[in-house]
Amino acid sequence: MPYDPAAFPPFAVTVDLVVLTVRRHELCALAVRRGEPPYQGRWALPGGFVRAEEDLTAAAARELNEETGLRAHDPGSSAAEAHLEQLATYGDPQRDPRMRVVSVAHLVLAPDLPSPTPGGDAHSARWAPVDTLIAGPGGTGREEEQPIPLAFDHDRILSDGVERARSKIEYSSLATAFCPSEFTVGELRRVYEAVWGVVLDPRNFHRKVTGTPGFLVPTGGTTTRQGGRPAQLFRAGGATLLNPPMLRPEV
Amino acid sequence: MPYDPAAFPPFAVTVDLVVLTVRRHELCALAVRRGEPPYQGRWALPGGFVRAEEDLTAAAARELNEETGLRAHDPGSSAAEAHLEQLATYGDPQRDPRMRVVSVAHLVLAPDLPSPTPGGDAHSARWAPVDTLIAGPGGTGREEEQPIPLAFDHDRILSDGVERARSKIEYSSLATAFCPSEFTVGELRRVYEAVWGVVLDPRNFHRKVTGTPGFLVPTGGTTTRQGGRPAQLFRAGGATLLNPPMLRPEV
DNA sequence: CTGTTTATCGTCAGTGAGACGACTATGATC
DNA sequence: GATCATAGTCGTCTCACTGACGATAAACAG
Repeated sequence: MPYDPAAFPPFAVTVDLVVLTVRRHELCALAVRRGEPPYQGRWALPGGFVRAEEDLTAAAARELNEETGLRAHDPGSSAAEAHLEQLATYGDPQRDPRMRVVSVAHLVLAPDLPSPTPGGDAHSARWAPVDTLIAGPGGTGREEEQPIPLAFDHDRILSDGVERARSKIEYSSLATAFCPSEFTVGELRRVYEAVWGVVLDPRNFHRKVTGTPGFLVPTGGTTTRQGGRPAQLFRAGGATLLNPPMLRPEV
Repeated sequence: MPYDPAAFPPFAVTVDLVVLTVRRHELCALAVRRGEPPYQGRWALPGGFVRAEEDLTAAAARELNEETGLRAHDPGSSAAEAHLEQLATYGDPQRDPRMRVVSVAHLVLAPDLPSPTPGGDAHSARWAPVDTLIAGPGGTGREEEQPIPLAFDHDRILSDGVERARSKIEYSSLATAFCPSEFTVGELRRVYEAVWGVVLDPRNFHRKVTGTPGFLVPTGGTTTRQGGRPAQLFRAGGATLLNPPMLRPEV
Protein backbone atom coordinates (compact mmCIF):
# COMPACT_ATOMS: atom_id res chain seq x y z
CA MET A 1 0.00 0.00 0.00
CA PRO A 2 1.62 3.27 -1.09
CA TYR A 3 2.11 5.92 1.50
CA ASP A 4 -0.22 8.82 1.05
CA PRO A 5 -0.89 11.06 4.03
CA ALA A 6 -4.32 11.84 2.68
CA ALA A 7 -5.25 8.21 2.22
CA PHE A 8 -6.15 7.37 5.78
CA PRO A 9 -8.96 8.77 7.85
CA PRO A 10 -8.20 10.47 11.17
CA PHE A 11 -9.27 8.82 14.39
CA ALA A 12 -9.54 9.98 17.95
CA VAL A 13 -7.82 7.57 20.32
CA THR A 14 -8.83 7.29 23.95
CA VAL A 15 -8.03 5.07 26.89
CA ASP A 16 -10.79 3.70 29.09
CA LEU A 17 -10.11 2.14 32.45
CA VAL A 18 -11.68 -0.84 34.14
CA VAL A 19 -10.51 -0.24 37.71
CA LEU A 20 -11.40 -3.13 39.99
CA THR A 21 -11.05 -3.50 43.72
CA VAL A 22 -12.56 -5.61 46.48
CA ARG A 23 -14.57 -3.74 49.08
CA ARG A 24 -16.59 -5.38 51.79
CA HIS A 25 -16.27 -8.80 50.17
CA GLU A 26 -17.54 -7.49 46.84
CA LEU A 27 -15.83 -6.94 43.54
CA CYS A 28 -16.28 -3.25 42.72
CA ALA A 29 -15.51 -1.15 39.70
CA LEU A 30 -14.80 2.54 39.46
CA ALA A 31 -17.55 4.46 37.66
CA VAL A 32 -17.80 8.15 36.90
CA ARG A 33 -20.89 10.15 36.11
CA ARG A 34 -20.91 11.89 32.76
CA GLY A 35 -21.44 15.63 32.97
CA GLU A 36 -22.19 16.34 29.36
CA PRO A 37 -23.77 14.69 26.35
CA PRO A 38 -23.81 12.15 24.98
CA TYR A 39 -25.09 9.90 27.77
CA GLN A 40 -25.22 12.91 30.11
CA GLY A 41 -25.87 11.82 33.67
CA ARG A 42 -25.13 8.18 32.95
CA TRP A 43 -22.37 6.21 34.62
CA ALA A 44 -19.33 5.40 32.55
CA LEU A 45 -15.81 4.10 32.89
CA PRO A 46 -13.13 6.70 33.51
CA GLY A 47 -10.98 7.57 30.53
CA GLY A 48 -9.80 10.27 28.22
CA PHE A 49 -7.95 11.18 25.10
CA VAL A 50 -4.45 10.01 24.44
CA ARG A 51 -2.15 12.97 24.01
CA ALA A 52 -0.13 13.63 20.89
CA GLU A 53 3.20 12.40 22.22
CA GLU A 54 1.98 9.96 24.84
CA ASP A 55 2.27 6.21 24.92
CA LEU A 56 -0.93 4.25 25.44
CA THR A 57 0.20 2.80 28.76
CA ALA A 58 1.35 6.23 29.90
CA ALA A 59 -2.03 7.68 29.04
CA ALA A 60 -3.77 4.97 31.04
CA ALA A 61 -1.47 5.52 34.00
CA ARG A 62 -2.06 9.26 33.83
CA GLU A 63 -5.83 8.87 33.76
CA LEU A 64 -5.64 6.41 36.64
CA ASN A 65 -3.64 8.83 38.72
CA GLU A 66 -5.97 11.68 37.91
CA GLU A 67 -9.02 9.70 38.92
CA THR A 68 -7.79 7.77 41.95
CA GLY A 69 -4.34 8.97 42.97
CA LEU A 70 -3.09 5.44 42.34
CA ARG A 71 0.13 4.85 40.51
CA ALA A 72 0.57 2.04 38.08
CA HIS A 73 2.95 -0.59 39.29
CA ASP A 74 6.36 0.79 38.41
CA PRO A 75 9.37 -0.57 40.21
CA GLY A 76 10.78 2.47 41.95
CA SER A 77 7.57 4.17 42.87
CA SER A 78 6.57 4.05 46.50
CA ALA A 79 3.09 5.49 46.07
CA ALA A 80 0.03 3.33 46.36
CA GLU A 81 0.49 0.84 43.57
CA ALA A 82 -1.88 -0.94 41.30
CA HIS A 83 -1.53 -3.49 38.55
CA LEU A 84 -2.17 -2.09 35.09
CA GLU A 85 -2.36 -4.00 31.83
CA GLN A 86 -3.89 -3.47 28.45
CA LEU A 87 -7.26 -5.14 28.07
CA ALA A 88 -8.54 -4.76 24.53
CA THR A 89 -9.39 -2.16 21.94
CA TYR A 90 -12.88 -1.16 20.91
CA GLY A 91 -13.42 0.58 17.62
CA ASP A 92 -16.94 0.11 16.37
CA PRO A 93 -17.63 3.02 14.00
CA GLN A 94 -20.86 3.76 15.86
CA ARG A 95 -19.59 3.49 19.42
CA ASP A 96 -19.37 7.26 19.89
CA PRO A 97 -22.04 9.32 18.14
CA ARG A 98 -19.81 12.36 17.91
CA MET A 99 -16.95 10.99 15.87
CA ARG A 100 -14.83 8.00 15.12
CA VAL A 101 -13.20 7.02 18.38
CA VAL A 102 -10.99 4.02 19.01
CA SER A 103 -10.64 3.25 22.69
CA VAL A 104 -7.82 1.20 24.11
CA ALA A 105 -9.23 -0.23 27.32
CA HIS A 106 -6.94 -1.02 30.22
CA LEU A 107 -7.50 -3.17 33.28
CA VAL A 108 -6.41 -1.97 36.71
CA LEU A 109 -6.44 -4.10 39.85
CA ALA A 110 -6.14 -2.01 42.98
CA PRO A 111 -6.17 -2.71 46.71
CA ASP A 112 -9.07 -1.32 48.67
CA LEU A 113 -8.38 2.36 49.13
CA PRO A 114 -8.75 3.98 52.54
CA SER A 115 -10.33 7.05 50.93
CA PRO A 116 -14.10 6.60 50.86
CA THR A 117 -14.47 8.27 47.49
CA PRO A 118 -11.89 7.96 44.79
CA GLY A 119 -10.48 11.11 43.30
CA GLY A 120 -11.60 14.51 44.40
CA ASP A 121 -15.19 14.90 43.36
CA ALA A 122 -17.48 12.74 45.43
CA HIS A 123 -20.44 13.42 43.19
CA SER A 124 -18.84 12.23 39.98
CA ALA A 125 -17.08 9.01 40.95
CA ARG A 126 -17.92 5.95 43.02
CA TRP A 127 -17.05 2.36 43.60
CA ALA A 128 -19.95 0.28 42.36
CA PRO A 129 -20.29 -3.47 42.93
CA VAL A 130 -19.97 -5.02 39.51
CA ASP A 131 -23.17 -6.96 40.07
CA THR A 132 -25.03 -3.66 40.11
CA LEU A 133 -23.45 -2.59 36.84
CA ILE A 134 -23.60 -5.71 34.73
CA ALA A 135 -25.67 -8.83 34.98
CA GLY A 136 -23.78 -11.75 36.45
CA PRO A 137 -22.76 -14.75 34.39
CA GLY A 138 -25.31 -17.05 35.98
CA GLY A 139 -28.36 -14.87 36.15
CA THR A 140 -29.61 -11.39 36.62
CA GLY A 141 -27.96 -8.65 38.57
CA ARG A 142 -28.44 -8.94 42.29
CA GLU A 143 -31.69 -8.00 43.97
CA GLU A 144 -33.57 -8.77 40.77
CA GLU A 145 -33.07 -5.21 39.59
CA GLN A 146 -31.68 -4.79 36.13
CA PRO A 147 -28.63 -2.56 36.16
CA ILE A 148 -28.78 0.73 34.32
CA PRO A 149 -26.50 0.33 31.31
CA LEU A 150 -23.25 2.23 31.30
CA ALA A 151 -22.57 4.82 28.62
CA PHE A 152 -21.19 3.91 25.20
CA ASP A 153 -20.07 0.28 24.99
CA HIS A 154 -18.72 0.37 28.51
CA ASP A 155 -20.90 -2.54 29.59
CA ARG A 156 -19.01 -4.79 27.27
CA ILE A 157 -15.66 -3.32 28.22
CA LEU A 158 -16.42 -3.83 31.90
CA SER A 159 -17.60 -7.37 31.28
CA ASP A 160 -14.45 -8.15 29.38
CA GLY A 161 -12.33 -6.67 32.14
CA VAL A 162 -14.10 -8.60 34.87
CA GLU A 163 -13.81 -11.80 32.91
CA ARG A 164 -10.11 -11.15 32.36
CA ALA A 165 -9.59 -10.61 36.08
CA ARG A 166 -11.59 -13.70 36.98
CA SER A 167 -9.60 -15.93 34.69
CA LYS A 168 -6.23 -14.37 35.32
CA ILE A 169 -6.20 -14.94 39.06
CA GLU A 170 -6.54 -18.62 38.29
CA TYR A 171 -3.10 -19.03 36.82
CA SER A 172 -1.22 -16.01 38.12
CA SER A 173 -0.50 -14.37 41.43
CA LEU A 174 -2.48 -11.30 40.40
CA ALA A 175 -4.99 -11.66 43.19
CA THR A 176 -2.36 -10.15 45.47
CA ALA A 177 -2.82 -6.89 43.56
CA PHE A 178 -6.15 -6.57 45.37
CA CYS A 179 -4.43 -6.86 48.75
CA PRO A 180 -2.39 -4.36 50.74
CA SER A 181 1.33 -4.92 50.80
CA GLU A 182 1.02 -7.24 53.80
CA PHE A 183 -1.92 -9.57 54.05
CA THR A 184 -3.04 -12.87 55.51
CA VAL A 185 -4.00 -16.07 53.76
CA GLY A 186 -7.58 -15.48 54.82
CA GLU A 187 -7.63 -12.03 53.30
CA LEU A 188 -6.29 -13.41 50.04
CA ARG A 189 -8.92 -16.12 50.12
CA ARG A 190 -11.67 -13.55 50.55
CA VAL A 191 -10.33 -11.82 47.44
CA TYR A 192 -10.77 -14.98 45.44
CA GLU A 193 -14.20 -15.51 46.92
CA ALA A 194 -15.30 -11.98 46.04
CA VAL A 195 -13.90 -12.02 42.51
CA TRP A 196 -15.28 -15.44 41.68
CA GLY A 197 -18.43 -15.16 43.76
CA VAL A 198 -17.85 -18.53 45.39
CA VAL A 199 -16.95 -19.94 48.80
CA LEU A 200 -13.63 -21.71 49.09
CA ASP A 201 -12.51 -24.22 51.67
CA PRO A 202 -10.12 -22.37 53.99
CA ARG A 203 -8.00 -25.45 54.65
CA ASN A 204 -7.47 -26.44 51.06
CA PHE A 205 -6.87 -22.83 50.06
CA HIS A 206 -4.28 -22.45 52.78
CA ARG A 207 -2.52 -25.59 51.67
CA LYS A 208 -2.52 -24.48 48.06
CA VAL A 209 -1.18 -20.95 48.45
CA THR A 210 1.39 -21.74 51.11
CA GLY A 211 2.52 -24.80 49.20
CA THR A 212 3.16 -23.01 45.92
CA PRO A 213 6.80 -21.91 45.90
CA GLY A 214 7.34 -18.20 45.37
CA PHE A 215 3.70 -17.22 45.70
CA LEU A 216 3.79 -15.93 49.28
CA VAL A 217 6.70 -15.00 51.50
CA PRO A 218 6.09 -14.65 55.23
CA THR A 219 7.02 -11.34 56.75
CA GLY A 220 7.27 -12.77 60.25
CA GLY A 221 4.50 -10.62 61.65
CA THR A 222 1.00 -11.62 62.60
CA THR A 223 -2.31 -9.82 62.84
CA THR A 224 -5.69 -10.32 64.39
CA ARG A 225 -7.45 -7.65 62.35
CA GLN A 226 -9.84 -10.26 61.00
CA GLY A 227 -10.62 -11.58 64.48
CA GLY A 228 -9.98 -15.08 65.70
CA ARG A 229 -6.63 -16.67 66.03
CA PRO A 230 -3.67 -14.51 64.94
CA ALA A 231 -2.75 -15.06 61.31
CA GLN A 232 0.63 -14.90 59.69
CA LEU A 233 1.32 -11.94 57.46
CA PHE A 234 2.67 -12.43 53.96
CA ARG A 235 3.68 -10.33 51.05
CA ALA A 236 3.54 -11.29 47.39
CA GLY A 237 6.45 -13.43 46.30
CA GLY A 238 8.30 -13.23 43.03
CA ALA A 239 6.33 -15.92 41.26
CA THR A 240 3.85 -14.52 38.76
CA LEU A 241 2.61 -17.75 37.21
CA LEU A 242 0.85 -20.41 39.25
CA ASN A 243 1.55 -23.91 38.09
CA PRO A 244 -0.62 -25.82 38.62
CA PRO A 245 -3.27 -23.09 38.63
CA MET A 246 -5.79 -22.31 41.32
CA LEU A 247 -8.94 -24.15 40.31
CA ARG A 248 -12.18 -22.24 40.13
CA PRO A 249 -14.98 -24.42 41.50
CA GLU A 250 -17.49 -25.71 39.01
CA VAL A 251 -20.75 -23.80 38.80
CA MET B 1 -13.38 16.51 30.29
CA PRO B 2 -15.39 18.92 28.14
CA TYR B 3 -15.96 18.00 24.55
CA ASP B 4 -13.93 20.02 22.15
CA PRO B 5 -13.34 18.62 18.69
CA ALA B 6 -10.06 20.49 18.47
CA ALA B 7 -8.81 19.18 21.79
CA PHE B 8 -7.65 15.77 20.67
CA PRO B 9 -4.84 14.96 18.28
CA PRO B 10 -5.58 12.91 15.16
CA PHE B 11 -4.20 9.40 14.91
CA ALA B 12 -3.85 6.97 12.07
CA VAL B 13 -5.22 3.55 13.02
CA THR B 14 -4.00 0.40 11.34
CA VAL B 15 -4.43 -3.32 11.78
CA ASP B 16 -1.44 -5.63 11.70
CA LEU B 17 -1.79 -9.37 11.36
CA VAL B 18 0.13 -12.18 12.98
CA VAL B 19 -0.89 -15.05 10.70
CA LEU B 20 0.38 -18.38 11.97
CA THR B 21 0.26 -21.80 10.42
CA VAL B 22 2.11 -25.09 10.76
CA ARG B 23 4.10 -26.19 7.72
CA ARG B 24 6.41 -29.19 7.67
CA HIS B 25 6.30 -29.52 11.45
CA GLU B 26 7.26 -25.88 11.96
CA LEU B 27 5.31 -22.93 13.23
CA CYS B 28 5.39 -20.33 10.47
CA ALA B 29 4.27 -16.74 10.24
CA LEU B 30 3.23 -14.75 7.22
CA ALA B 31 5.68 -11.98 6.36
CA VAL B 32 5.56 -9.45 3.57
CA ARG B 33 8.40 -7.47 2.09
CA ARG B 34 8.08 -3.72 2.30
CA GLY B 35 8.27 -1.97 -1.04
CA GLU B 36 8.78 1.56 0.16
CA PRO B 37 10.34 3.47 3.03
CA PRO B 38 10.52 3.35 5.89
CA TYR B 39 12.14 -0.04 6.33
CA GLN B 40 12.14 -0.54 2.57
CA GLY B 41 13.07 -4.08 1.64
CA ARG B 42 12.63 -5.37 5.17
CA TRP B 43 10.16 -8.03 6.15
CA ALA B 44 7.09 -6.95 8.06
CA LEU B 45 3.72 -8.23 9.18
CA PRO B 46 0.86 -7.71 6.78
CA GLY B 47 -1.51 -4.92 7.64
CA GLY B 48 -3.07 -1.69 6.56
CA PHE B 49 -5.15 1.29 7.46
CA VAL B 50 -8.57 0.94 8.97
CA ARG B 51 -11.17 2.58 6.77
CA ALA B 52 -13.38 5.40 7.91
CA GLU B 53 -16.52 3.33 8.48
CA GLU B 54 -14.94 -0.02 9.16
CA ASP B 55 -14.88 -2.00 12.36
CA LEU B 56 -11.48 -3.16 13.60
CA THR B 57 -12.30 -6.84 13.19
CA ALA B 58 -13.68 -6.18 9.75
CA ALA B 59 -10.51 -4.40 8.76
CA ALA B 60 -8.43 -7.32 9.98
CA ALA B 61 -10.62 -9.79 8.11
CA ARG B 62 -10.37 -7.70 4.95
CA GLU B 63 -6.58 -7.50 5.13
CA LEU B 64 -6.41 -11.22 5.78
CA ASN B 65 -8.50 -11.97 2.75
CA GLU B 66 -6.48 -9.61 0.58
CA GLU B 67 -3.21 -11.20 1.62
CA THR B 68 -4.07 -14.87 1.79
CA GLY B 69 -7.53 -15.48 0.43
CA LEU B 70 -8.50 -16.83 3.82
CA ARG B 71 -11.76 -15.88 5.43
CA ALA B 72 -12.08 -15.27 9.10
CA HIS B 73 -14.14 -17.85 10.89
CA ASP B 74 -17.69 -16.75 10.31
CA PRO B 75 -20.47 -19.24 10.76
CA GLY B 76 -22.06 -19.44 7.34
CA SER B 77 -18.99 -19.03 5.23
CA SER B 78 -17.76 -22.09 3.42
CA ALA B 79 -14.47 -20.65 2.21
CA ALA B 80 -11.18 -21.66 3.77
CA GLU B 81 -11.57 -20.55 7.33
CA ALA B 82 -9.19 -19.27 9.91
CA HIS B 83 -9.48 -18.23 13.51
CA LEU B 84 -9.16 -14.49 14.04
CA GLU B 85 -8.97 -12.64 17.32
CA GLN B 86 -7.70 -9.33 18.52
CA LEU B 87 -4.23 -9.54 19.99
CA ALA B 88 -3.15 -6.19 21.42
CA THR B 89 -2.69 -2.58 20.44
CA TYR B 90 0.63 -0.86 19.94
CA GLY B 91 0.84 2.90 20.11
CA ASP B 92 4.32 4.06 20.98
CA PRO B 93 4.63 7.60 19.62
CA GLN B 94 7.87 6.67 17.87
CA ARG B 95 6.81 3.37 16.38
CA ASP B 96 6.28 4.85 12.91
CA PRO B 97 8.64 7.64 11.91
CA ARG B 98 6.14 9.16 9.52
CA MET B 99 3.31 9.96 11.86
CA ARG B 100 1.42 8.90 14.93
CA VAL B 101 0.07 5.45 14.18
CA VAL B 102 -1.82 3.19 16.56
CA SER B 103 -1.89 -0.38 15.37
CA VAL B 104 -4.45 -2.90 16.53
CA ALA B 105 -2.74 -6.24 16.06
CA HIS B 106 -4.78 -9.35 15.37
CA LEU B 107 -3.88 -13.00 15.62
CA VAL B 108 -4.86 -15.45 12.90
CA LEU B 109 -4.46 -19.20 13.13
CA ALA B 110 -4.78 -20.88 9.75
CA PRO B 111 -4.48 -24.43 8.46
CA ASP B 112 -1.60 -25.15 6.13
CA LEU B 113 -2.59 -23.77 2.77
CA PRO B 114 -2.15 -25.83 -0.36
CA SER B 115 -0.95 -22.75 -2.28
CA PRO B 116 2.81 -22.53 -2.03
CA THR B 117 2.82 -18.75 -1.77
CA PRO B 118 0.12 -16.87 0.01
CA GLY B 119 -1.66 -14.13 -1.87
CA GLY B 120 -0.79 -13.28 -5.40
CA ASP B 121 2.67 -11.83 -5.36
CA ALA B 122 5.25 -14.50 -4.70
CA HIS B 123 8.03 -11.98 -4.32
CA SER B 124 6.43 -9.97 -1.57
CA ALA B 125 5.01 -12.56 0.80
CA ARG B 126 6.21 -15.80 2.33
CA TRP B 127 5.71 -18.19 5.18
CA ALA B 128 8.70 -17.93 7.43
CA PRO B 129 9.41 -20.25 10.36
CA VAL B 130 9.04 -18.12 13.43
CA ASP B 131 12.43 -19.28 14.67
CA THR B 132 14.00 -17.49 11.72
CA LEU B 133 12.14 -14.28 12.52
CA ILE B 134 12.46 -14.01 16.28
CA ALA B 135 14.81 -15.60 18.76
CA GLY B 136 13.30 -18.52 20.59
CA PRO B 137 12.41 -18.39 24.28
CA GLY B 138 15.24 -20.64 25.35
CA GLY B 139 18.09 -19.37 23.25
CA THR B 140 19.06 -17.96 19.92
CA GLY B 141 17.25 -18.43 16.68
CA ARG B 142 17.97 -21.72 15.04
CA GLU B 143 21.19 -22.41 13.19
CA GLU B 144 22.96 -19.86 15.36
CA GLU B 145 22.08 -17.11 12.92
CA GLN B 146 20.47 -14.04 14.39
CA PRO B 147 17.26 -13.21 12.61
CA ILE B 148 17.01 -9.96 10.71
CA PRO B 149 14.60 -7.78 12.69
CA LEU B 150 11.21 -7.12 11.23
CA ALA B 151 10.15 -3.57 10.41
CA PHE B 152 8.66 -1.22 13.00
CA ASP B 153 7.88 -2.97 16.29
CA HIS B 154 6.71 -6.07 14.47
CA ASP B 155 9.20 -8.27 16.32
CA ARG B 156 7.39 -7.59 19.52
CA ILE B 157 3.98 -7.98 17.93
CA LEU B 158 4.99 -11.31 16.46
CA SER B 159 6.45 -12.45 19.77
CA ASP B 160 3.27 -11.51 21.56
CA GLY B 161 1.19 -13.32 18.97
CA VAL B 162 3.26 -16.48 19.15
CA GLU B 163 3.14 -16.43 22.92
CA ARG B 164 -0.63 -15.97 22.81
CA ALA B 165 -0.98 -18.93 20.48
CA ARG B 166 1.34 -21.09 22.59
CA SER B 167 -0.57 -20.43 25.75
CA LYS B 168 -4.03 -20.49 24.25
CA ILE B 169 -3.80 -24.00 22.84
CA GLU B 170 -3.17 -25.14 26.40
CA TYR B 171 -6.64 -24.42 27.63
CA SER B 172 -8.72 -24.17 24.47
CA SER B 173 -9.40 -26.27 21.44
CA LEU B 174 -7.77 -23.68 19.23
CA ALA B 175 -5.06 -26.02 17.98
CA THR B 176 -7.69 -27.46 15.66
CA ALA B 177 -7.62 -24.13 13.80
CA PHE B 178 -4.24 -25.22 12.44
CA CYS B 179 -5.71 -28.44 11.06
CA PRO B 180 -7.84 -29.08 8.01
CA SER B 181 -11.51 -29.78 8.62
CA GLU B 182 -10.81 -33.48 9.09
CA PHE B 183 -7.67 -34.59 10.83
CA THR B 184 -6.20 -37.40 12.87
CA VAL B 185 -5.06 -37.41 16.47
CA GLY B 186 -1.48 -37.68 15.26
CA GLU B 187 -1.83 -34.63 13.06
CA LEU B 188 -3.23 -32.66 15.96
CA ARG B 189 -0.36 -33.85 18.12
CA ARG B 190 2.15 -32.67 15.56
CA VAL B 191 0.50 -29.24 15.71
CA TYR B 192 1.09 -29.07 19.44
CA GLU B 193 4.65 -30.29 18.98
CA ALA B 194 5.37 -27.67 16.33
CA VAL B 195 3.79 -24.78 18.21
CA TRP B 196 5.42 -25.66 21.52
CA GLY B 197 8.65 -27.02 20.06
CA VAL B 198 8.46 -30.15 22.17
CA VAL B 199 7.89 -33.89 21.70
CA LEU B 200 4.75 -35.33 23.24
CA ASP B 201 4.01 -38.91 24.14
CA PRO B 202 1.59 -40.19 21.48
CA ARG B 203 -0.23 -42.49 23.90
CA ASN B 204 -0.85 -39.93 26.62
CA PHE B 205 -1.82 -37.35 24.03
CA HIS B 206 -4.28 -39.74 22.45
CA ARG B 207 -5.82 -40.52 25.83
CA LYS B 208 -6.11 -36.84 26.67
CA VAL B 209 -7.74 -35.54 23.49
CA THR B 210 -10.07 -38.48 22.95
CA GLY B 211 -11.03 -38.45 26.61
CA THR B 212 -12.02 -34.80 26.74
CA PRO B 213 -15.74 -34.57 25.97
CA GLY B 214 -16.62 -32.29 23.08
CA PHE B 215 -13.08 -31.76 21.90
CA LEU B 216 -13.08 -34.20 18.99
CA VAL B 217 -15.93 -35.92 17.21
CA PRO B 218 -15.14 -38.90 14.99
CA THR B 219 -16.26 -38.64 11.39
CA GLY B 220 -16.18 -42.40 10.88
CA GLY B 221 -13.54 -42.27 8.18
CA THR B 222 -9.92 -43.26 8.39
CA THR B 223 -6.80 -42.25 6.56
CA THR B 224 -3.29 -43.52 6.01
CA ARG B 225 -1.88 -40.27 4.68
CA GLN B 226 0.66 -40.23 7.48
CA GLY B 227 1.71 -43.81 6.80
CA GLY B 228 1.45 -46.64 9.25
CA ARG B 229 -1.73 -48.04 10.61
CA PRO B 230 -4.91 -46.27 9.46
CA ALA B 231 -5.98 -43.53 11.82
CA GLN B 232 -9.44 -42.36 12.70
CA LEU B 233 -10.51 -39.03 11.29
CA PHE B 234 -12.01 -36.39 13.56
CA ARG B 235 -13.36 -32.92 13.27
CA ALA B 236 -13.34 -30.24 15.93
CA GLY B 237 -16.11 -30.63 18.48
CA GLY B 238 -18.16 -27.91 20.03
CA ALA B 239 -16.05 -27.53 23.15
CA THR B 240 -13.87 -24.45 23.10
CA LEU B 241 -12.45 -24.61 26.61
CA LEU B 242 -10.34 -27.53 27.77
CA ASN B 243 -10.78 -28.37 31.40
CA PRO B 244 -8.42 -29.58 32.67
CA PRO B 245 -6.04 -27.98 30.20
CA MET B 246 -3.45 -29.65 28.04
CA LEU B 247 -0.22 -29.42 29.99
CA ARG B 248 2.83 -27.98 28.29
CA PRO B 249 5.87 -30.00 29.34
CA GLU B 250 8.34 -28.28 31.62
CA VAL B 251 11.43 -26.88 29.94
C1' DC C 1 -15.23 -20.25 81.82
C1' DT C 2 -17.73 -21.00 77.67
C1' DG C 3 -18.88 -20.08 73.15
C1' DT C 4 -17.49 -17.99 68.71
C1' DT C 5 -14.38 -16.92 65.26
C1' DT C 6 -10.50 -17.55 62.42
C1' DA C 7 -6.14 -19.99 61.48
C1' DT C 8 -3.58 -24.07 60.71
C1' DC C 9 -2.36 -29.01 60.46
C1' DG C 10 -3.65 -33.78 59.00
C1' DT C 11 -6.03 -37.64 56.77
C1' DC C 12 -8.19 -40.14 53.08
C1' DA C 13 -10.07 -41.12 48.68
C1' DG C 14 -10.53 -39.98 43.82
C1' DT C 15 -8.83 -37.80 39.49
C1' DG C 16 -5.54 -37.11 36.18
C1' DA C 17 -0.83 -37.00 34.16
C1' DG C 18 3.81 -39.04 33.08
C1' DA C 19 6.28 -43.18 31.98
C1' DC C 20 6.12 -46.92 29.37
C1' DG C 21 4.71 -51.92 27.83
C1' DA C 22 1.95 -54.30 24.45
C1' DC C 23 -0.59 -55.02 20.44
C1' DT C 24 -2.61 -53.66 15.71
C1' DA C 25 -2.84 -52.44 10.94
C1' DT C 26 -0.94 -50.47 7.11
C1' DG C 27 2.99 -49.80 3.37
C1' DA C 28 7.85 -50.70 2.07
C1' DT C 29 11.58 -53.92 1.27
C1' DC C 30 13.89 -58.11 0.57
C1' DG D 1 4.95 -63.65 0.90
C1' DA D 2 7.92 -62.82 5.05
C1' DT D 3 9.98 -59.19 7.37
C1' DC D 4 10.52 -54.56 8.79
C1' DA D 5 9.43 -49.85 9.68
C1' DT D 6 5.86 -46.70 10.82
C1' DA D 7 2.04 -44.90 13.09
C1' DG D 8 -2.12 -45.72 15.90
C1' DT D 9 -4.54 -47.49 19.98
C1' DC D 10 -5.32 -49.72 24.50
C1' DG D 11 -3.68 -50.70 29.31
C1' DT D 12 -1.08 -50.44 33.61
C1' DC D 13 1.43 -48.40 37.33
C1' DT D 14 2.81 -44.63 40.14
C1' DC D 15 2.84 -40.08 41.79
C1' DA D 16 0.99 -35.39 42.48
C1' DC D 17 -2.70 -32.81 43.45
C1' DT D 18 -7.46 -31.77 44.76
C1' DG D 19 -11.85 -31.95 47.39
C1' DA D 20 -14.08 -33.26 51.57
C1' DC D 21 -13.65 -32.93 56.13
C1' DG D 22 -11.87 -33.99 61.17
C1' DA D 23 -9.07 -31.90 64.73
C1' DT D 24 -6.44 -28.53 67.18
C1' DA D 25 -4.83 -23.67 68.27
C1' DA D 26 -5.20 -18.95 69.61
C1' DA D 27 -7.48 -14.92 69.95
C1' DC D 28 -11.98 -12.14 71.73
C1' DA D 29 -16.90 -11.58 73.71
C1' DG D 30 -20.16 -12.60 76.99
